[in-house]
Order: sequence, then structure tokens, then C-alpha cells
Amino acid sequence: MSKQNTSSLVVMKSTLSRLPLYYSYISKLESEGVESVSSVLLAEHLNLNPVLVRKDLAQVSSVAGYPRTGFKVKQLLVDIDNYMGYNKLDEAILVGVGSMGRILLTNSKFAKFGLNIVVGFDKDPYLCGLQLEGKHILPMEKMESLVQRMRIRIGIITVPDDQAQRVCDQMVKCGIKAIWNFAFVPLKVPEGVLVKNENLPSSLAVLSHQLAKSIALQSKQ
Amino acid sequence: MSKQNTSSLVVMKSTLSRLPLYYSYISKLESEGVESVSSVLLAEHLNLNPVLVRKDLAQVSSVAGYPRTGFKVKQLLVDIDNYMGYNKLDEAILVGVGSMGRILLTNSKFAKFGLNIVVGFDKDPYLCGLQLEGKHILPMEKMESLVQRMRIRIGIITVPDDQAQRVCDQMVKCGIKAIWNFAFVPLKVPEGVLVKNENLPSSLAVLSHQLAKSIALQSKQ
DNA sequence: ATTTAATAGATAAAAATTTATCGATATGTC
DNA sequence: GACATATCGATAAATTTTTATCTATTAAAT
Repeated sequence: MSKQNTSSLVVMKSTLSRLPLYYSYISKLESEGVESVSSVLLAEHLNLNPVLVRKDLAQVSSVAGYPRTGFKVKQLLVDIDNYMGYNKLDEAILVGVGSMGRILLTNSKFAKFGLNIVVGFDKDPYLCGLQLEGKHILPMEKMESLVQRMRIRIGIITVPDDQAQRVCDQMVKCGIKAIWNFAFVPLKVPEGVLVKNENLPSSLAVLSHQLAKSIALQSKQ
Repeated sequence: MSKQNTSSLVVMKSTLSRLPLYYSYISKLESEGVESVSSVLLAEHLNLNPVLVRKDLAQVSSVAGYPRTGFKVKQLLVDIDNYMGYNKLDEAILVGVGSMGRILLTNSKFAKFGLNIVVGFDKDPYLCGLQLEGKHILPMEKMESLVQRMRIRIGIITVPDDQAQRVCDQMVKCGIKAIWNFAFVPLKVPEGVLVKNENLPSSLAVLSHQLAKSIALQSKQ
């Protein structure tokens, strides 16, 4: 009993990171009029182990899958929605309207996944006051009042590395509880504040090392 | 013996992803004139477990760390360099010179980590022929000859989702062996070709779910 | 020279994550 | 309606990754 509880209540981080993939593919199926989808099919398309997919879906699905056919597409989308909180948009601010900041600010794809960046901040006075696809850019001084008035809890950092910690501190002071960090520096935050680092060099490292290994392997054969 | 062999020869993917972090922080220390660094110090600054750091460093370091002081900064940088292949730049092409493509193409930071994007491709004829900070943008038709002539093995995909698979196929046909995929679709590749997905929605999913959990927890207390 | 404290390194334990296996069950077919 | 088959769900095994513990070593302080 206790074992089952822990395994069913605790959510694997890795599961979470796969849910958007499922969601995206299942959405596509739905738009094509497909009614059911099996874990095997999902696994094939996403290059995953079928059992892994089944376990993930078991976590989020409100109803059991039907043997032989799989899961109802519509229901599954609703369930993933609920599970991830996609249906209630989370509002966020973004600081640093440089190239990366602009992508995030203007890319409507994130809205589909529950993130609504309401405004961008930048210290450059020439940017402030402008709009990018309807998103206002404000000076840093306005952060505190806006965050508190709108009760925003997510902050996105897309400033140069050497300014990231300062911006982070300011965010925390304003009451931000979760930070999505695109700067390549580790952030110090007090207990209770979450940080997710988006780390391009790390990804690159994994890829290029694997490539080197695979080439070494081939040349030996 | 066999146990030790497997653990010392097989590199953990998670280790690889942390090496750039170490490298970056240690570089900073070096520029400040620091001579030695301990795993404990590294762990503190990067919010990691000291033992974890020690194990990682044991993998890459050519010399043992000195008790009481740690590792020599300069030597460690050289070792990580060697280990990751940072010192021999790997050349890459990039397809899709949109907003994300431009960031990668023009951001010199990646060169520091061993990636040299030599040219960008785009199907937009108005972009072709232009340069971005010295990087040429070429039409898609030139991909094959260039990749083969320069023996390039890394391809970066920054095109819209619905074109990613087609571009991927073309890359593979040209001889690309490792693909860094920024489109939010899984890519089908033949055996022997590596893919690393850069997946912003997945990261976001983890963060926002953790936030929801942490808030639920607080409100219960 | 002796003591002290901080650290590496090795080994073991724990936790997290992925993969394999097996009986049960519903679906489609004959 | 009986049968074959593909899938699910659950349990167990394997693998990967992280954390804990203990001893030996060495630089610094006394």
C-alpha cells in the first residue's frame, strides 16, 4: 500500500517533461479526426519505450485505457490539460528584451502550453514604451508594482549573464516564486523559490561528446 | 575489475551536461587569479552535491585532486577542454535563419564551447546572399556540396515545426551525423545519427508544475 | 614537529528512471 | 458466438544517477 502511494502520488520530473510531447502529437491526431491512440503508437512516433509511455499516461489519465484500442484522444487531451494546468494560463513577466527575450515574448506557442507573458522589462530607455506584437516593454522600476498588482509568480530571465543575478534578486524581492533562467550562470535564490535553467551549452556538450564517441567507434570498426 | 571498468569508461550523460557549468565557473575563477578550486566550493556555487561534483571531476581530471586544496584551476580547464573536445572546434551548419536561428548564428558564446556555425541556410530568397555578423546565408540547394566539401557533421535545425523533418532528411542525406533540433517535433533519423532536442515547452512544463505543487503545499500549511 | 581541519577517493547505499514480463481484457474477424 | 490478437495495467528487474559514509592524505596553524 505504502509503495503504491509513493509511486502514484509522486510525479516524475521526467514524466513532466514528456507530457508536452504527448500533448503536441495527440493534438495533431485530434485535428486529423483520429479518435483513439495507443501507447505503442505514441512511443513509435516519439522514439520512446512503449511501457514508459504507458506509465506516463497512467499518471495523468482519469480513465483507464481500453485494451486493444488505447486511449480516447479527446479525453486524454483534457486530462493532460488538467494535469499540467494548461487550461489555467499562468502569467509571467520577462526581463531582458534582447534577441532571446523577443522570441519568448512574441512566440504565441507558449500560450498553448499555459504560459502567458504579460509584459517585458528592459533597462534600455529606447525600448521602454514600445510594443512587440501587443506586448508592452516597461522600465525596470515598474516591475514591483506590476508583479504585486497582478500577483504574478513566474519570471523569465533573458538578460546577459553578468546581470542575471541582479535581476533575479529583484524578481524575488517582488514576490516571484519561479524563475526560468536563460542566462548561463547559476542563480542564488532563497528557500522556496524555484529555478529552471535553460542551458544551451549543456545540451551542446552532450551532443558533441556523443558525436565524438560515435565517430571514434566507427573508425575503430 | 569489471565493475570499475564500466563505471570509469562509460560517461554519464548527466555528467556531460554539468561540465559546461564547471567550465564556465572555473574560467571565471581563473580570470580572478584563483589558483585552486575544491569540489565543495564548486558544489556550493552551482547548487550541487559535493560528492557529485567530485565524481564528475574524477572522470575528467588527468591528475588527482590535492587534499585540503582541491584541483588546480588551470589544469582542470585544460582537462575539461580535452575531455569535451572544446579545443578542436566542431563545424556546423544551421538551417532556418529565423529569430532563433539568428541567435545561434550570431552568438559568439558557442564558439567558446567548441561549436563553430560556419553558415546558415534558408529557403527565403531574400535572405540568401546576406551576411549576419560575417556568417553567410545560402540557399538550401547549396547544402549538399558545402557539407561534403567541408566534411561537416553537425546540423542545427531552427525551422518551423512542420518543416523540421524535411530539413532533417536533407541533412542526413548530405552526411550530417548529429542534429541539434530546436523544432518541437520528434525527428526520425536512421541508425547512427544522433539527435538532441532542445525543448522549451518541456522545461516550462517542469517548472510550472513544480510551482503549482509548491504553492499547493504552502497553502496547506 | 605536532596538531588540526578540510578535502579527495573509494565504496556502499539510496533514489530515480527506464525496461522487461505476464496475465487480463476488450476488439475485430471469421 | 468462438477465436486470435493487440493493448492495457501491474509487478518486477535492470539501469542510471545521486547521495551518504568512511579512511587516508596533505596543507596550514600552532
